[in-house]
Amino acid sequence: MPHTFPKAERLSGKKAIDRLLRCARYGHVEGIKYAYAPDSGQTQNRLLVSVPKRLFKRAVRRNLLKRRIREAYRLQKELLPPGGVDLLLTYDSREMLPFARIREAVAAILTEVASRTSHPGV
RNA sequence: CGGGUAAGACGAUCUGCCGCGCCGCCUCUCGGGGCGGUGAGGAAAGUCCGGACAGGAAAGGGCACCCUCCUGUGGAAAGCACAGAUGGGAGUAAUCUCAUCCCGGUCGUAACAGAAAACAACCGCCGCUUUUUUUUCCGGUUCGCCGGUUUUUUGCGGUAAGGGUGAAAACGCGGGGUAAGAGCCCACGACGGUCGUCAGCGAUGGCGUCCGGGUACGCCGGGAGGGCCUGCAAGACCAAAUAUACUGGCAGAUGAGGGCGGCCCGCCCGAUGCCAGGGGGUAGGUUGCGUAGAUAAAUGGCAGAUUCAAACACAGAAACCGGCUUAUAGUCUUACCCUUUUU
RNA sequence: CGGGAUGUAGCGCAGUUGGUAGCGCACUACGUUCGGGACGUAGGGGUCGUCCGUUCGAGUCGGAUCAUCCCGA
Repeated sequence: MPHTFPKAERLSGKKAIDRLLRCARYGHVEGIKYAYAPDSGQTQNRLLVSVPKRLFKRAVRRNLLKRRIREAYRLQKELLPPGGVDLLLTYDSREMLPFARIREAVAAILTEVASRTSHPGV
C-alpha cells in the first residue's frame, strides 16, 4: 500500500460529517480524542482532523499539529484496512506534543478501530 | 574596543527518502497514472483609516450628526509619507517625542494648603475723624490749663508693595514718585499685538516703529475641508428532495381519496385527488477569485550537511489594493554620537 | 471572515461637566438566644484588566494591548 493521502481520503461535506457524528463511536488515548463510523459506502477510509481553537489561539500551532496528525496517519494507514470507515481525530491537549508521541497515539487509535470494525463479533 | 542613535536589508541554504494544493502536456482499463512548472509574510496579525468593487437608498439643495485641522511637496484618498515652522519635554550627545486653524462668550473649573486661585474681602501700611489721657515727650503758660506728639479706641477712605502656602501668586531689575503705595512715570529687558521693511513658495523669522498689561486648562459657539447605508457570510448564476402560486389533461357526491392490522366484507371521515408543465426558492454546486488561490481548507515529516553560540524569533494567505499600529531571537550595511585606551 | 459590546471587593452592580472608590449579598467579631436562624452594633477586604500619554493630580480624558461575551451563512 502506498503511503499517500489523496483528496478522496479526506472527509468533507456537511452531510458526511453529520453522518459521522450521528453514528459515531468514541474513544480516547493520550492527547487525542477520536470518533469513527464504519460503512460509509466508500471503498476507502476517510479522515477528518481537528484542533480546537480554544486549545491553541495561534493558527500556526494549530496547522502544525494538524500536519503532524495527518503525517502520522499517512505513514501508518496500513494498520486500518480500507473498508469505508470515517474517522475523526481531535487534538485534546494544551501542550504541543512532538511528532513521535503523536505517531504512537495515532497507531494505537488505528489498531483499536481496526479490531473493532473488522471483527464486530469479538 | 565598548555602549548608543537613525535609516535600510535579510530573517535560513543544500542533499536524500516519503508526502500535499493548483496549472499545463501525455497516457488511460475513465478509478487513476507519468512528466514538467508553480506554491505564505514583513508583518499574511490587530481591523485603526482610506480606496476600488458589489448591493440597497436617493430630483436638487440646506439643516442636523460624525471625522479632520501649523506650512510645502508627493498621492486616487487617508487618523498617509517626506521635508520644514513655532513652542514645550527627555537625553552628556547623536537624536527622540508631544502640541498646533481663527474669533468670540455677563461660560465653567483651579481639590488640600493658603489672606487670596483671578470678582472681591481679610491682616498689615497710610491719611482724616473720634476716644483715651491717673500713664511718653516737647513748647507756651494768666499755674486753671492750651497746642503739638505718642499710645489705645470708633468710623470713613486710600492701597495692592508686604502675608511663603501651593503644581501655579497677578511681568523682571534699577531709578523717580507718594501720606502710604502701585507700569503711576522713566530707562533696559521679556511677553502679546499694529504698521513698515528684508529673507522664504509658505508656516514663520530678523530689524525698526508704535501700542498694550490677569495665568492655565476645559466647555460651548464660529470657520474651512470631507463624509449616504451595508459589506465577498456583499453580490451573480445553476439547481435535487419536500411543499406550492399558476396552466393543461384525466377521475370525481351515481362517492375520487383516506382511516380502522396486509386482503375482502363491513363501519367511519369525506371534496378534492392523480399525472404533466411551470415560476420563485432551500440543501448543494459554480462564480465573485487574482501569473499562491484552497473550500473542513495545500509548503509537511524523518535523516544528514553547511555558516554557527544556537537553526528553538514573531508568526500561516481565505475577495483585492494603499497606509497605520502591534509582535519579532539573531545577522549584515551606511551615517552619526558618547566613554575609555592607543597613535 | 466581517460587524459590535463589556472588564471596578468572593458574587451581582453603581460611580459626569477629573480632586477621601461606594451599594446590596457574602465574610469576621461582639450583642441577643438554652442553642441556631433572623435582627442590632462594629470591622476587614481594591495593582479600578494591563501598559503608555495629557494634567499639579486619572476609575473618569486620549492612545495601544490582553481577555471574555454577543450578532451575521
